Parts: sequence; structure tokens; C-alpha cells
Amino acid sequence: MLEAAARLFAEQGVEAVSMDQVAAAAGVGKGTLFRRFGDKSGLAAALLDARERVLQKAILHGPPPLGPGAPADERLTAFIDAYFDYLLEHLALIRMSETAAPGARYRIGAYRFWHRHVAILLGATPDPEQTAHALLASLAAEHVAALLPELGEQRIRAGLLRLAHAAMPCPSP
Amino acid sequence: MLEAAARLFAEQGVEAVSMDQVAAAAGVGKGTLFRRFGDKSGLAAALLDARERVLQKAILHGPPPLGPGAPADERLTAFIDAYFDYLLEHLALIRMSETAAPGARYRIGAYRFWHRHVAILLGATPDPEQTAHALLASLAAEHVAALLPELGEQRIRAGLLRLAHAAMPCPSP
DNA sequence: TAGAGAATCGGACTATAGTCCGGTTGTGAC
DNA sequence: GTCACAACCGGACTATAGTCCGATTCTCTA
Repeated sequence: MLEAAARLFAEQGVEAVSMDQVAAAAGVGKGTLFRRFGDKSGLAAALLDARERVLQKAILHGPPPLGPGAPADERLTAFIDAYFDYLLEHLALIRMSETAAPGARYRIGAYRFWHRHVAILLGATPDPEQTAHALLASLAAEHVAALLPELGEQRIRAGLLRLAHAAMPCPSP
Repeated sequence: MLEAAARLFAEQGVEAVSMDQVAAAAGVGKGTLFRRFGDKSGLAAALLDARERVLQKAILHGPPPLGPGAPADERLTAFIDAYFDYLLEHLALIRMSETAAPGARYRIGAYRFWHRHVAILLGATPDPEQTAHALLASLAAEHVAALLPELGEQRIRAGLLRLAHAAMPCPSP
């Protein structure tokens, strides 16, 4: 079922494929598809799951600066870089998983993970949770997809890193 | 037509009202409604138009600090405060106008206006356009709507102002 | 006022996300 | 082997955004 979805999405683009098509290609009924994944954003999330876990594992147990052991500002920079790579690689799929249902982005477990990680790295700021949400807002698939044609990958990445640096409290030497 | 839409939206909430209902209440056919407004986000944008113009006029010609005449950082603070008020007042409607069509937020004229204004105020930073987009990302209706139950109005507002301040280049005295 | 042409209207039509219920298949007890 | 029960499956069904074309009305000219 996931294979069929992945193949169709790759061939025709995530937007252009209907759930009926996926069900037909997978040889199951629509009911089964929806019972398994909830909605289209759930299907997208399931397809991203494996890739997501790789990044999460690198953050929790991998080598620094992405993993533990480096100073917070370096870890934040590494996270933004890595997440931005992941985002660009799967932009259409992530966008679908974030926007199919209203508010989907903020409910799914992955967002909670990224948010918690960034908030911990920002621990020394006045309101780490709010600041983490604000930083992640600039990493929303919808936002990046809209800006990509206008600004290009390099300017967006540089801007994100600059903003993250500005949000960190200056580590007085 | 706009009156009927405004009444229905106020009574039942923006999400719960279908375009069929609006057309029926306005005494016109669906075709007319869509020809006039394009889609549901266009209808929402039309309803917001008057309120939007008030804020835009205050920015262009009103008294400082929102209008011209104050230092850039004070104007930015005033803008975020005023826009956040406007956003909270019409959250559901703005959310509809931003999210009904994919990428709608970044295409509508109003976003261009806010972006240009913020970019001008950030003129002294390395990449004002990118930074303006990043700040406005935290003012997206979808984002604020998702954070409101978790953080509350005060924390969000304070965080926005803090981030804007951090993004400004320090005005050396 | 009559008629031609243009602009506008309205509701039937299509496409798609998501729901629901009757049928089917697997499982365990006797 | 067979019956009862449960879990699962699939496609018909609903709701809604958005399209399209025949019908209507408006306007301008003679």
C-alpha cells in the first residue's frame, strides 16, 4: 500500500494523485486506506516516517554537532541545516502532511519532537518554547515552498541561520 | 452578497459555512459567487478588504510610531502590535483567506504590502527581504491559531516583539 | 420601440476527500 | 467439521469546492 502510494506520488506529484487512485493501485478499497492512515496527510506522514526517524536518531544519539556534545548554538545551526536539507528533499510530501488538515502540522508527533529539541537548545532565552515555535514557523513547508522561487535555496538557508543566531542569547565569553 | 456572507460567517463560523449556503442566502447562483470572488479565500479577502485598508493607511500616512516619522525599530514594534491586534480580531477569516488555496497567503496583495513595509524597516540588516518573510511567518494565521491555546495571547505577542527586536541590527548610540 | 450583440446569471455537473454499512474472512470452542 | 463471534475489508454514499454552458437581461443603435 505504501509502495503503491510512493510510486504514484513519485510519478505524478503528490498533489495530482487522488486517494481513489492510491487505493486502486494498491488493490484495496478506499475504506481500508482511510482506516489505516486517517486522511491524506496521514498517508504522507507514514511515507516520511522512516526518513524522519533517521534525523531524530542523529539528533538524539548521533555525533556532534547535530547530536549531543556540542554547544547549543552549534547544535542549533546543525539542526537547521539538516532539517532544511530534509525539507528540500521531500518538500511536496512534507507540505502535504502539514497542510492537508487544518492545524495538522502542529498536532503530528514529528513537530512536537523538533519543537522540543529547539526549545531545549534555546533554554537560556526568555521564552524558549515561543521562540522555538517562531523559528520553526520559518521552516514550514508552505512557507519555504512559497519563498523558494523568489529567493532561492541559498538566501533562505542563510536567513534561517542568521535568525537562529539572533534568537540565541549571546554566549558571553 | 458580502452582507450575506458576513452574516453567515458571523453566525456559524467561517469553516462551517459552504459556498452553496452563501449563494443561497445572497439570492444568487453559485456561478455568480465564484465569478466574483474566484474561490473561498477570495471571498474572505473581500470581507477583510475594508479593515485591511485602514491599517495600511495608518502605516502610510498615519501618526508615528505606526506611521512615518519614528525610528525604524519603533515602527516595527508598532506594526507588529497593530497587525497582531488585527489578526486576533479576524483570526478565522484571515486564516481562511490564507489557507483556502495552496500558497494563497503569499500571492494576495495584502501580504506583499506587509512584506514590503517590514523589509523597508529592516533595511539595515543583511537580507531585509528574507528576514521580513521570516518575521511574517510567525504572524501567519495558521501559526497563531495553533499556538493560541497553548501559549496564550500575551506570550505570543511578547515573543514576536522580542524576535523582531533581535532581528533588528542594534542601533549603536 | 425593435432587434442584435454582449455581458451576466444560475444551477446542473464534475472531481475528490472522507464516511458507513453490509459482506467476508479468519479464529476459537465444542 | 461446524457454529458463533469478531475483526477486517471494500465500494457505494455524502458533502463540498469549483466549472461550464444554456438562458436571461441589459445596452446600444436605427
